[in-house]
Amino acid sequence: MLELAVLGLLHESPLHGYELRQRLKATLGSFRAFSYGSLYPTLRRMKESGWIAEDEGDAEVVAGAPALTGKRGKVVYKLTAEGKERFTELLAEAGPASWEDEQFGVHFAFFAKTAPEVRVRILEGRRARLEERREGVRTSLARTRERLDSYTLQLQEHGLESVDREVRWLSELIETERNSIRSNPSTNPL
Amino acid sequence: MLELAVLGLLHESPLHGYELRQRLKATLGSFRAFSYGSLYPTLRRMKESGWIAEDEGDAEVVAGAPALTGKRGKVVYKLTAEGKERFTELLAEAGPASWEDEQFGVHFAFFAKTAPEVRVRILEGRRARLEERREGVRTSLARTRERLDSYTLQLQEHGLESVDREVRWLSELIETERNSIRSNPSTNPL
DNA sequence: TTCGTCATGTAATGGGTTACATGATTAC
DNA sequence: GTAATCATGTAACCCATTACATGACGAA
Repeated sequence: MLELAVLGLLHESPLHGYELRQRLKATLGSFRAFSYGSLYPTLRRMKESGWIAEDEGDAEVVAGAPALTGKRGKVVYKLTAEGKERFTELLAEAGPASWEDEQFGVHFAFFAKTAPEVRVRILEGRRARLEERREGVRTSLARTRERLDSYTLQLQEHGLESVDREVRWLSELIETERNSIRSNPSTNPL
Repeated sequence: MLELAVLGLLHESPLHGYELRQRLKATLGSFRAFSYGSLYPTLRRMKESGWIAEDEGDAEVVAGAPALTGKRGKVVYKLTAEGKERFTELLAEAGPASWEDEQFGVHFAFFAKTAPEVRVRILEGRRARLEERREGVRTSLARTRERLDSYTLQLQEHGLESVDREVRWLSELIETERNSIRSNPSTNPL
């Protein structure tokens, strides 16, 4: 999850950890936030896996002295070739995991770099998942409505409306994607 | 989290694990789901803590034979006196944790058993939290709008609208609560 | 010179999930 | 008699969080 997000952001430009986290917030908005406590270890693991590498090719090394003093400066990371491959690979696999709450936002955030058919599959999968959930809540609500207190009821109904809203949003997006694929395959409609 | 939910459900009536999970789904709706893998260990811990106990007083023991065969039947749990206290205690503490995404739904689900002032505090805390988040996204969006691709933008805006919707919902609830406290303290407006 | 924020990192912990294993009960 | 679903539980793991520790750098 964090991994995909990091790959996606570094795909655009090299960044250091701190900056990466700001971008993460800016990109995922209200969907997800990550702490440094998970970011840095992830960065280390990804480096060990060979997907990212320290980027030495930036203007940080100006004076000769700092290098000798062994001071700890910014650590700028960039994608490696394997990292790029891994990113494409992760983007392509539109499995059930991609339409769960936590993953969907991250996948969607990188739709501009995702193949049109994959986009549609993920959107449809997500919609189906939500409709399923909605039906579950609806029927359970129908069975137990009178037994629930008004607060619980409020909660259910607000939840139901939220799901409805997202389903409508997804439907619009799917429509747009479909039209775009028909008229002009492999481009972004938005 | 799960603990509070379990206490809340058992506060109404004794239940066994499996049933508890169904109720959990019915009560929390689309907000949260728990697996048996977390429910049963939680039940064990809660029993060890003395908040719940096995309820022997139900109609399960009809024939004499089953007891001898040592068969594993339903394990019905009920709240102990300490459990009731613990529940009240948890409901009363309206700390910052109560207005985070994961906790809020659970707290809200038991609002009918929560003191009116606590209800208002939690609703206001939640609203403030969301407004804060909304402002964060809004300003970051204002700064970076042109640098974002259209999908990321869509995601941000949909997120923003969702937050807006919840804020409005909360405002209505707060209004209702306030009127109710003024006119008829310590009752439920809904 | 001290405060804020930029910047990197670790250790302990938390709170869950998935997959698995097992068996009773009900409906067909 | 067999399939579904009710029912309980464990073990391995995952993915993050909080709290903490450290230090550079710029602005007041």
